[in-house]
Amino acid sequence: MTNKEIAELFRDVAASYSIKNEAKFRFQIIAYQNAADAIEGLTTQVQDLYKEGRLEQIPGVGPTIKTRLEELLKTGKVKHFEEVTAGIPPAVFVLMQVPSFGPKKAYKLSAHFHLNNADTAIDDIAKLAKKGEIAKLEGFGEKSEKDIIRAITEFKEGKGKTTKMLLPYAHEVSEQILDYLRTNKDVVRAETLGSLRRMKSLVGDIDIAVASNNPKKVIEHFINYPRKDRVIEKGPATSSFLTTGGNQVDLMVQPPEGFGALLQHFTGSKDHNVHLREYALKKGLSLSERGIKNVKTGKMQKFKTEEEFYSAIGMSWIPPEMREDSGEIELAINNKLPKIVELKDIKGDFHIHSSFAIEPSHDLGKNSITEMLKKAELLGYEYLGFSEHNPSISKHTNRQIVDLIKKRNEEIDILKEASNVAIFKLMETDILPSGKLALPDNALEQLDGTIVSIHSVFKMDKNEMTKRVLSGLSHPKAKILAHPTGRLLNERYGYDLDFEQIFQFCKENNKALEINAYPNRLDLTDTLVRLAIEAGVKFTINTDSHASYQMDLMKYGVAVARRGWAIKSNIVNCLNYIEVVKWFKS
DNA sequence: GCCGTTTTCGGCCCGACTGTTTTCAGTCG
Repeated sequence: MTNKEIAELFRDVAASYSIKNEAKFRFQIIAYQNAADAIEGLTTQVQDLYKEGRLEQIPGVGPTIKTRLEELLKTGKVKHFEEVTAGIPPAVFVLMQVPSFGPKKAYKLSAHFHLNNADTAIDDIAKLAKKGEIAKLEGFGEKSEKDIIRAITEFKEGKGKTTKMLLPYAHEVSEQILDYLRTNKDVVRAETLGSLRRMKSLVGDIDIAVASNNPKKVIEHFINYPRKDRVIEKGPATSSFLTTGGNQVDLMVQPPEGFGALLQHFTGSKDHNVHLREYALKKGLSLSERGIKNVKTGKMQKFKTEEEFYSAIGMSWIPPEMREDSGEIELAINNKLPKIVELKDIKGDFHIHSSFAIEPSHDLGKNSITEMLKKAELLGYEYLGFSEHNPSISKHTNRQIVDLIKKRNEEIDILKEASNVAIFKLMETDILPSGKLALPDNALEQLDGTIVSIHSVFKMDKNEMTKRVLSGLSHPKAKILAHPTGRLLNERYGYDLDFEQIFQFCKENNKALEINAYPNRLDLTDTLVRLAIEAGVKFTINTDSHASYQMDLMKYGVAVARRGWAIKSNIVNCLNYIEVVKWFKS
């Protein structure tokens, strides 16, 4: 059973509890939802943790859920869960995938219409709604019937939060809306918040906060956005619409003197806010997007800035990328947050594909070495590493391969003279399924070092794949493992690797893991970065640019590093040129 | 059912909006 399947099962259990008796099982519901969230976010399979006897290390898993997990992994089912879900049609859990369908609504409809086939449940409900059968039910009406038809249509089209956006796309959409909002004179400030501000790799919706003394006017302006498909909701302080591209945009408005609390609230994450509010409550303070209320006196204090807001709870300001409730609150209380890396700390980029005709096994870059160097100078870099894919081994003899690399290096040597940016002669070399590198030793000798990576035969057993990667990395010239998980966001999962072994090896042998900044990679992932740092591993943040404009994507890689709590000294390309030269030789 | 810088017992964030309702339930973030 995969983590995702286990998380889904736990959510079904929570839903079943709320259908049967929400009041009675209030805290079990929260407990199972929390455990589901934690399990879904794990970088290790629950199956493996079970084998290693480490189930209790999962946050939100206590003695009871631990025994449930053991039973589940041993026998494939849990007797207690079967009791909890007894009498609830399986259609309920399918319907709940559709936004606006919670446990109550899904159950009412499934039970009343005897929906026995979970596979067709969503279509069945749509048909009943179109026939006007749902409006007849108590608690439903014509409007909610229409809403159901629309919700199902949008769900099938992948609108709303069903399909998540890559970061740069979400940025672009939000910038357009911000520009539009700022044309209104009642908008004092407008900012993007939510997971976009926290720089998560995938963004479900776009959250925007506005400071204004006239919220009504701002919301009127907001819902008249020209690229709007339909308004989802509209109240005095908040509103949402769907863009023509099918993305949900949420707006919240507060007066300027209370904008700090709104920034904090709407940036999230949910877990961060819940923890923060629980902590504040113990001090007699109740937090909300409006400000901080003294529970005893009932007096509300407002905050212009987030810094003042955090300070009033007795802690230092926390960078948005760290707000995931993974220990940042405790550190902020003690004023001990790490000073995480910033874009301006980056002094170069090691993963650059030029258009030099190296006859590679994979794709060539679009811009010349000169053009890439010019861009590096604009970015203020000290150095750049050229790492085209290795010449294809099937189409060349060893001799030809060595000649091609020599030619590229000669070109670099000529261009070096006129460049203010220092150059490293690298290559991105495939690790073959055997674990050997796709370049002969006499070719590798021509290089300052090489990036190694997997580009074929992804489906290997975890142990075999780990052995393959370690074998590739063990060559003395191999210094960086590129896009270590191999995942492509919204496209494919990564290959199976034992990262504990990889981390150990990298630390002992002075190899770096890449944080690939390319938006559909963002690989290593934030959670693995955090674990790797704890294991003492170093990183390089690289753009993997195949064109000069892509070198601007560095900020997304830095965001992953920040989400993984990386500091400057964890990152090789925060070192100066001399130090990097030493590092490649180490 | 989990968890600990008030606690191993007694807590468990806070508020918005919609539709179907005459005061609230359901869903969402």
